[in-house]
Amino acid sequence: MRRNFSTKRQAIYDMLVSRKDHPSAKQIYESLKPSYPDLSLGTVYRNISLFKQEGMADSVCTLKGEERLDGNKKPHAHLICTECGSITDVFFDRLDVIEDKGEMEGFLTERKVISFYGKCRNCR
Amino acid sequence: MRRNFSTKRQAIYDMLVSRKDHPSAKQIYESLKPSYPDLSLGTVYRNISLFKQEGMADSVCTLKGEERLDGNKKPHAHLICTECGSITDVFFDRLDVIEDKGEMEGFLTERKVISFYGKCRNCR
DNA sequence: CTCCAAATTAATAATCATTATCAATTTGCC
DNA sequence: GGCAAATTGATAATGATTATTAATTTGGAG
Repeated sequence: MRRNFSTKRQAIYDMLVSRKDHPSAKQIYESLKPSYPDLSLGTVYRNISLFKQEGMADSVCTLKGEERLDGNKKPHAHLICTECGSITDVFFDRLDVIEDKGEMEGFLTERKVISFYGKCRNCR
Repeated sequence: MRRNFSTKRQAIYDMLVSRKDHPSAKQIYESLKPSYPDLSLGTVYRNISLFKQEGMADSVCTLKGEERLDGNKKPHAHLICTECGSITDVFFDRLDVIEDKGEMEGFLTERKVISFYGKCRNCR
């Protein structure tokens, strides 16, 4: 079986896609550490950087100094709790409502971001 | 004449409100340094932090490791160039289209963010 | 299966934005 | 002017991210 990704790279990517809480590099590192005891934090950063470059993952926001990531490429918005740092997906029917505006002023839109910052149910 | 803000604090705030390019702390510091030779970078950070806390300014995004700020409280979106870091305001007529979704799941929305990431006219 | 060059990684140090500290200065008010 | 509280400058500390480099892993060829 041919594998395009190294073991570690695949594990990091899977974590990015399967987790719904939009983890930071450190959170991914800590999740994988038990299964990959020799994993290095630098490897997590390096691969995240690669995924972003390749358009396989996006930055959601930076909370408390940590960049939070998203491996889900299906268009959606986020509810971001500034208290506890939880991030929840919101799927719109009409995300396209704001489509046009990006093309103004000769700007080439590559990614559209809609986020709601506030307090989640537990923190409000 | 009563002044609520110290001289430096006022200058930092004015910079945040008048500049349309959403500067980082360092950029504000460098802009003010000629007029205030004894200004300290720590003071800029300290006051930005205060303004955010008081809801007088918001974080737009983090580009190349630097948080970019906005002192304009009028609802608007941003065109963010990931190449050169330029940020342009976009004013919507119907920013309210996406209003409802934030209140889902018991979430209390305090701030709504719409951003378009891509390449500006010069960089595309 | 073995060998090899290229890709990837672990470990570590270096960077760099941001925050904390604290003594000195400034501020508003009497 | 004088004083207590707020603010600041200078500096050190923190902490996330990036760079470096030698060692390891990878996939393909023989």
